[in-house]
Amino acid sequence: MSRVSAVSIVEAIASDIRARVFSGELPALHALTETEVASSYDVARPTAKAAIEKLVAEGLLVRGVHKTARVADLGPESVRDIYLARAYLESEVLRRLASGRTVPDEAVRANKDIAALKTGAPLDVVEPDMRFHTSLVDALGNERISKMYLSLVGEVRFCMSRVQSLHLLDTNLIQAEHQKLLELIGEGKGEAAARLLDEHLGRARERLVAAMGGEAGPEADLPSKLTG
Amino acid sequence: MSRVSAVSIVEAIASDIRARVFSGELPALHALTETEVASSYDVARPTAKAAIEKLVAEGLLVRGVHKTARVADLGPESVRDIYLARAYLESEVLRRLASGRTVPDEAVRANKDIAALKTGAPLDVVEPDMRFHTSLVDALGNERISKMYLSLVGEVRFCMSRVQSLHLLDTNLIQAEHQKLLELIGEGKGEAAARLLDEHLGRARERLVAAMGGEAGPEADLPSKLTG
DNA sequence: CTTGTGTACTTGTTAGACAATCGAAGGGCG
DNA sequence: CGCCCTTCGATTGTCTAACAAGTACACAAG
Repeated sequence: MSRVSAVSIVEAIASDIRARVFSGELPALHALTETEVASSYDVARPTAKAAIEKLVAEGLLVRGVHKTARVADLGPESVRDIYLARAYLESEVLRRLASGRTVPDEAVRANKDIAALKTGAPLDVVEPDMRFHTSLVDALGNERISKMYLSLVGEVRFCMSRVQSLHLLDTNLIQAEHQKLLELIGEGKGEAAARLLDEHLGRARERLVAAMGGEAGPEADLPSKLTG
Repeated sequence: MSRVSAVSIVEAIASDIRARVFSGELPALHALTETEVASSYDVARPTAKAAIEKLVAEGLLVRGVHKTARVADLGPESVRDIYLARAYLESEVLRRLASGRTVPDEAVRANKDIAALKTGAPLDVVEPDMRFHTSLVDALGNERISKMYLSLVGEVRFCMSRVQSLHLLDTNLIQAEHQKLLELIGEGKGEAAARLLDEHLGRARERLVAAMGGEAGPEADLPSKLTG
């Protein structure tokens, strides 16, 4: 019985389940009954229910009326939806940042961190990569946009955890493209930045889709002018 | 005691409270205790609690730990945040639609509805206006973007209900600008459409801000080239 | 093989209760 | 007289126990 009620028992339980889903301990479609959760955390059923409902609202779990909650199964089409949504949001963010020539310090730092780690573990890229993109969005200073992006990031992490060790992208390329994005923003070239981002995300997207058994689009390939 | 439990009692109660907030029956900062809600709808307290938590998650109500929930007070800065978020989302949507020259039928229909009503009631514009913008976003076909926009629309309706009868915008101008937006999309001129939308939303935004006691930006005025 | 039924499991909702915490009112002290 | 501290009421967080309602699966009958 580990009492971790830092802020709220419900929040603590939801957090733990979230972590277990991300880590892969709870596979897709795994069933989570209220009673089961309640007894495993040694809380009452309504408490477990609240935690489950919180996660359902987040989209991490799915459930119909009177049916037991299951870990969401993000298929290839969901991955594409998520990444396209990212692209829509972020490309507009880049345009707005470029029009003010705002290059966020945090983004520069995050990309330096990516350059620093030349270790072979591809999973280490995820954290600074996310930080890079998140800091760009946050630099807009719009509360609601940041919140929207946060929910997307959660889902991105989620499906990334499913293709952890696949090594779909080259770290050097990621870092180089990020660098180029920052330069374009500084030069006020919003349109070019938006286009580069589309390629950047499109490539990750279609490779991820392919890795999950979907049919990859043409964006999976490297554009010739960037190969050098 | 009208049993309207179409899908769920919790959902029905949340719906009703939502409507009452929108209608202005529940003013900003109005307190909603769990017991009060429970007894007024003749349900148990946990049920009322669930409904309140749902609305808190939506952002319609706010509450801290161990404090009673209150109707959210969307001040001028929130209104600006909401409208800017709309502009960010929608301008990107217009670009993408224009690149495929996709003019959604539903948007055309909604704008015809605006043209049809020449009645003096300015509140009648709200519904088709919302439908116009929503149908554009939905035409993208991205589930998550549509969901994000939906939450914004909810908040927009909310703050519009606070300035109901102010008659901030001319119906003819709204209709004309919508028409122009559709034309630009059909011609593939995404950049121009995005710019016009910025003006369109920026004007509504700053006038709404001013009406709520904030300091209006320069976007509140009509650009000269559109006055004719 | 399909259909119908029944039982077990799970969720939706309720009731009542207790502890923890917040806000405000009231008393003591400078 | 004003300010700080204590106390108390109100409200929320959580629990236990229970019943109703719906789903899913197995099993039997046609």
